[in-house]
Amino acid sequence: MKKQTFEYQYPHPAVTVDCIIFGFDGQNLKVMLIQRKSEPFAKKWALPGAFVNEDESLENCAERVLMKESNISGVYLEQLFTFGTPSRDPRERVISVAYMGLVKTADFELIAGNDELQIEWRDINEVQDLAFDHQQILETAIQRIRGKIRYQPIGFELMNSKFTLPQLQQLYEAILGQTLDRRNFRKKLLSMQILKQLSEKQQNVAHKAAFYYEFDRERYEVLMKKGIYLELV
Amino acid sequence: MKKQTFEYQYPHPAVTVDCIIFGFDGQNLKVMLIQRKSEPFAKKWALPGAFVNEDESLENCAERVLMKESNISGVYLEQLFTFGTPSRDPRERVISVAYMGLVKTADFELIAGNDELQIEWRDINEVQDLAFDHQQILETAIQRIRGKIRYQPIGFELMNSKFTLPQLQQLYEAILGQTLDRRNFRKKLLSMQILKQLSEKQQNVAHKAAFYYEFDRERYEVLMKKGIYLELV
DNA sequence: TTATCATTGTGTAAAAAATACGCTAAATAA
DNA sequence: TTATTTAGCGTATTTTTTACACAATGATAA
Repeated sequence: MKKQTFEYQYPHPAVTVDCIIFGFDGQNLKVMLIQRKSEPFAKKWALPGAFVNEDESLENCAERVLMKESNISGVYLEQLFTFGTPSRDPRERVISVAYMGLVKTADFELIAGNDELQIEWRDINEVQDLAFDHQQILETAIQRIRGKIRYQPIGFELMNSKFTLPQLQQLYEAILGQTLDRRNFRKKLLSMQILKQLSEKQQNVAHKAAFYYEFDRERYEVLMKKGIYLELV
Repeated sequence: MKKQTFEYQYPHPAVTVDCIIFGFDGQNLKVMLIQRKSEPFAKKWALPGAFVNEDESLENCAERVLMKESNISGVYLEQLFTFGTPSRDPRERVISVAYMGLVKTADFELIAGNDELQIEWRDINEVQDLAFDHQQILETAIQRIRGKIRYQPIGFELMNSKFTLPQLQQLYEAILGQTLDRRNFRKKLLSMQILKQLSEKQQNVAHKAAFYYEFDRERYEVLMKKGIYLELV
């Protein structure tokens, strides 16, 4: 089989997209990790990623990475940062554009890809010793999500479409790593007017049942168009 | 002369660093633009940039771009965003990592590089019709600096080391595109405790002379270490 | 020499937002 | 029936933001 090669007049780096996919299981904030099958860093845990195809946008590449690991599609994705230290990959010069995604763990089944031994959700506080500079990429992502959740309604991407206020608060506390006052959290979020209360309540809980809410995306769009700056927490 | 080429097993995109260098002249916020000599987009205005060298970090590449345009070095630089739409460059697939820089226009003399017809500072409100997707990159940078100046002391990078409070306010108004209340601006900034008042005053102004101030970087570092969150405006 | 003009610098009252915290209600388990 | 647990509401206090008026200064014009 003939090996095709690609020639350029100047050196070109390889470019990958690595994905930091955060998931929430109702209790803790998780991140999707894969265990590498091949060298370099065989058997080490790493962020899922892929080389960028020639005719594929960076965002499309991130979506392709997600499709590879699960049937995940149509999720919230944003570009995080580009990591380009010359020595970050021992094989050749590889520049990595990192994307951050937010999903509900319950919605998806993880399936290890061809080049992966395992795939799993890991608590963000229990991650260590990742391949390449992925530990640093993860730190950057955690900082970003902590900063962002305060003033953009990205938290809802991590919840089921119906959720109670205490559940939402649990998410905020897991991400921020601090406790919040229950009454003030409720007051502030409701004052934003971006939540719709449903008539439905929790069932089979050994205490007073909480009402379910939905994120009111339309209302949010209206506020954004008016240039209203939200501060959620 | 033999033409050296570089071969890879898979297609590799070219990677550039483009720089959005903001400068302040005491009145308005400016951006550094070059006029292209060669195709594509010959004679069009564009952001200064360069292809990333094989053993050069992205940040180093941004510094090299600046050295090419002036004797500018040691300035504030931060990564902005990576633009990777497959068709953004008509020659080949080019992924551009954009860096944003902040400088004092008065400190530097701009010198057009070999491949440039002209170089100049242009008022950010008067920029149009840039080459490639540089108009979009510029918009992204303006959004970023507007968001950032409110809670990080990056404005001082654009001022002389000694400045008056009204001068600083002029900068904030130029960046934010809105007027601010003089008395509240002063009150808030002084309450941060990151400015040192000097005994020196303005000279030869046809009105009451304002005191000069300096940014107190040490004090700022102390606040940051304590995890104190500043909101400057 | 004095008045004028432009702009700096200070204070305070009112409104709005953030914070702290006590009490009642509801649902299951014992 | 009672105990336990968590949801939900209200209110008082503190802090921050906003709006606004007047005195001070220094070059310049009269």
